[in-house]
Amino acid sequence: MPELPEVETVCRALRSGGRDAPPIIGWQLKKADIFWAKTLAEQSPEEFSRKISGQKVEDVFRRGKFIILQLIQNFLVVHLRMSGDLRVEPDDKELLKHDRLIIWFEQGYHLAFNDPRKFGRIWLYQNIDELSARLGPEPLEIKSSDEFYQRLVRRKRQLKPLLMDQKFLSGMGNIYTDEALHIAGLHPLMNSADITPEQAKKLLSAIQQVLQTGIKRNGASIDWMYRGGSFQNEFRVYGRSGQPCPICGTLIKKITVGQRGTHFCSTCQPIPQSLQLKEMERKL
DNA sequence: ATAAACGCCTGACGGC
DNA sequence: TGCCGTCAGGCGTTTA
Repeated sequence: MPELPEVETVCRALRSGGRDAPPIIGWQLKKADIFWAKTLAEQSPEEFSRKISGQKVEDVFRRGKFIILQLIQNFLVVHLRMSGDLRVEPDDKELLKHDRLIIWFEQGYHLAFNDPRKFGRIWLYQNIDELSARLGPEPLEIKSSDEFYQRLVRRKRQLKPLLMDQKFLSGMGNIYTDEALHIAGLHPLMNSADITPEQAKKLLSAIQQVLQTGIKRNGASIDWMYRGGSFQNEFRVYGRSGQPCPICGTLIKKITVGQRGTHFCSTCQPIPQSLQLKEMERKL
């Protein structure tokens, strides 16, 4: 599920209960069973299980797309990548096909990390600042659009890959970036150095708007990756190529940008002057 | 400094 | 029905 609103939804369920499960705060970890060793980024299964056993969950929070379980001694950090999910279930419930790692609690429940594509990773951190240092700011915590403008202009990158760069901004993925660029009326290939202060302001507020709506809808559920969210019903461009733009009716286009499928409206998000020449060269 | 290509994986889908 | 290519919410590494 793996963008900020989906990760936030998982975190809230772990912290406060939800998705038919009780909160895990205060629970004591017994041991871990690992069925796909590469899920652990650094430890061996034995070392991991030994290091977590006997600890308690003090808090659960999110940083970018990372889920962080604060234990007594260290931080258990989870990244869902493309297909990961976390479930809290009573021990009498059977495990599922793609469960890669299970953490057993003394309370008669377990936390299951399910991940069909095996891209997800789990770490143990001593100091969570090490993780934070490698990430850009939280998009929902940026107050100054002028500062955001300055950071955009200082780079000379295509807008979409820049917004998805976790060192530039943490939490944006393919869906929410396409949606935000449509709301802001900006072309995904626009060079970040060419943005105006007005456009930067619009972009920041579009980013915050899609993320907030996404969180309110408990994220998006797509195809077979159903996880209970409903934001997919409000997509304006993502996955809608060939369908009319909800604003102007122009048919949504799909192109590839930075190896990712990119959906946009050529009327609401016109190609910048500076890119028109390159476009013509491509067609010749 | 930026950007493309590729690797990591399984499953769904469309075409034949 | 089966086989095959293509695509998918992410990101790290290597290469240009």
